[in-house]
Amino acid sequence: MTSIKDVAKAAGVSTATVSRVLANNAPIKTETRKRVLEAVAQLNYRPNLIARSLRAQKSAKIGLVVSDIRNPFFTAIGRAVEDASYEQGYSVLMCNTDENPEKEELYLNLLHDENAAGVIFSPTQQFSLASSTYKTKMPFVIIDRAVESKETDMVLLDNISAAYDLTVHLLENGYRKLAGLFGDVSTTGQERSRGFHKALKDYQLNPVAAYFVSPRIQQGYDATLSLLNGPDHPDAILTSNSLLTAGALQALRDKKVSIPNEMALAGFDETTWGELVDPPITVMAQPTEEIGRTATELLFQRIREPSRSPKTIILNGTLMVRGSSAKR
Amino acid sequence: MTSIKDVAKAAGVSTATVSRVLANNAPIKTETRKRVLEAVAQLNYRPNLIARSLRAQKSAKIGLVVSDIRNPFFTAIGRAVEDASYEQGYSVLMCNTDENPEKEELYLNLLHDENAAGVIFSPTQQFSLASSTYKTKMPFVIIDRAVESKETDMVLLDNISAAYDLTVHLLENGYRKLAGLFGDVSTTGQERSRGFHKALKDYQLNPVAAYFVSPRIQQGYDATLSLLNGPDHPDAILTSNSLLTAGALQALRDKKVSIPNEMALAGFDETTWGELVDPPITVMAQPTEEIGRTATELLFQRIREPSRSPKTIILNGTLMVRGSSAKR
DNA sequence: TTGTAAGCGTTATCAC
DNA sequence: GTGATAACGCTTACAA
Repeated sequence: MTSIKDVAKAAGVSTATVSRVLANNAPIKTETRKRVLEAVAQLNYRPNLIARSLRAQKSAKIGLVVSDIRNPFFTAIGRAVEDASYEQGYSVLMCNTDENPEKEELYLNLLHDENAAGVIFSPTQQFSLASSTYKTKMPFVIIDRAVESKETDMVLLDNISAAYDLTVHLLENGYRKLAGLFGDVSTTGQERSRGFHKALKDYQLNPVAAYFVSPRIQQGYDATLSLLNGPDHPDAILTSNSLLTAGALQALRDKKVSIPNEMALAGFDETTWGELVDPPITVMAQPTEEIGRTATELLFQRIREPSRSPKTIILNGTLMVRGSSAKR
Repeated sequence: MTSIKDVAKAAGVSTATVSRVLANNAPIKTETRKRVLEAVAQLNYRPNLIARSLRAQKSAKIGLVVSDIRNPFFTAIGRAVEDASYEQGYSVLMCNTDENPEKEELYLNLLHDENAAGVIFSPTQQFSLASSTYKTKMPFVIIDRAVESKETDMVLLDNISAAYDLTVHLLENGYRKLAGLFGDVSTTGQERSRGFHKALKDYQLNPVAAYFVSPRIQQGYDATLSLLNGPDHPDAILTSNSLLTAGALQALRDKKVSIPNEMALAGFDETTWGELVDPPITVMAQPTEEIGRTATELLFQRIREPSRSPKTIILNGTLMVRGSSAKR
């Protein structure tokens, strides 16, 4: 591997001079610069980033810590984070926690040990800012799931309003017996449930059911089946993420429940397929691209200025009204 | 930051001893080991991986270089790669090339400069093994898209057979006027087109059309519209990835073309929504989990034994017959 | 069984 | 303007 020493030798200068030419941060005689650059080109020299990181005590890497990149919501965010990082010359380490606090801890430690410049982080419910890892002062930006602290940057959705609006939409369209399926592993599910209940209360109604389940397709399916078999049959189901929506839809299809006639369906998160199914699904779309990009920008701000006061950015969802919740 | 020196001082030993205790690769007096481990625990010491990488001239990171992690095929592979890497104590750098050779080059260089242990790589068509980056001898495993070389490990689908089988399925079910939509950016699309044509030839038929388009939803949509508007109306469309399938489906829905009565639809890649749409879509499912895991294992093999002779592993697709290609 | 010290490839400091 | 050199934190000959 060709190192800065080889370049220095080839150009007949010291390594310091090569470094300065490349960093372009000191006056260099034009003639010298030329010789150095020629040697660099000649030898196809590329600085070793590991050595640079060791010396500088920081690296151009950020961690993306989420539960599962296969959740389309996180896929989209991940891509946006990667794009924004790429533009800044940073690269992204992908870390899936599976909602497992041990994996989470392990990854945060890893990122710390790798001298990561920062972390974009959707924490498990068990995560606590008081944990030892956090004390290391790696820059964090929390996304999707609020944590109790005003000491850290966050990019969140206004979950209560979003769920409220989605619920009101169902109510305005004539549905009265609403059931909600919420993720049980994050604050997000709880907040959306709050919005759901608030809307029902404003309409002086009670929910038929509000289930907290593991936010996966299978659980959406199972929960929907149990709603269908239960005594109090809802006329609309609201789900708090796209995996639950997919499960619910599958169950309704299997049980030949007609949508929206017998049962409306509306959920969080836009997907490729939301418009492709019949009827297309009404969703509260989250601005995933914006979340990812904003979080990354916030992170870079903090990396540059560690002491700037923390910001929480609250973004709004967009209601995409489609056939699955048509007026009855 | 607490370093090995601090631990050494606290334990009253040299840094070498601390290193040995932690690496567990040399005889250490029990008493000494105990003192060292206590100091480690006391100080909450964690070895700096950057320094370790610099010293060892390699890192526990691998690159995942694909066109776009949002393609569900790559999302699934990415997750499998991450899982397999995690088990080996490696972490994964996510690199999206957008089929752009410049981004690809840049990322390969970055991985090189980061001393990445290896790369799992779905190359653009322009990529050439002769390129300078490859000469650096970073371990590669090529996935999804064959390259001309028997010098590198690959994990591929038997695209020709898979496309052949999918086409035969349509033919066996009574469809005769077949159109194919294939990705134009990779060898994959070409191979699938070959299988498509081969099957038609075996049935002594000609395709109605075979389009090569950018493998994205919009292009699937546009191509399908032009098929519908064209003179020779197909009775079945075969697509070479799930984005094209989604676009085609959207177009058929918009034009109120009944599936499968007026037009069958079948494509590559399983998705969340394949079963949710009505009718559900017949697909040639790729074993994404297995591709990702196999590629990662192959990569680790090569990292351990750089000189072992290259392997190409060809996996088979699984035909999932569903309503969109029902017998006519 | 343990310590000393060299060296991985950079860059910043201090001389000149 | 440029060159020596120390230092970043770790591991591994080589010595003892």
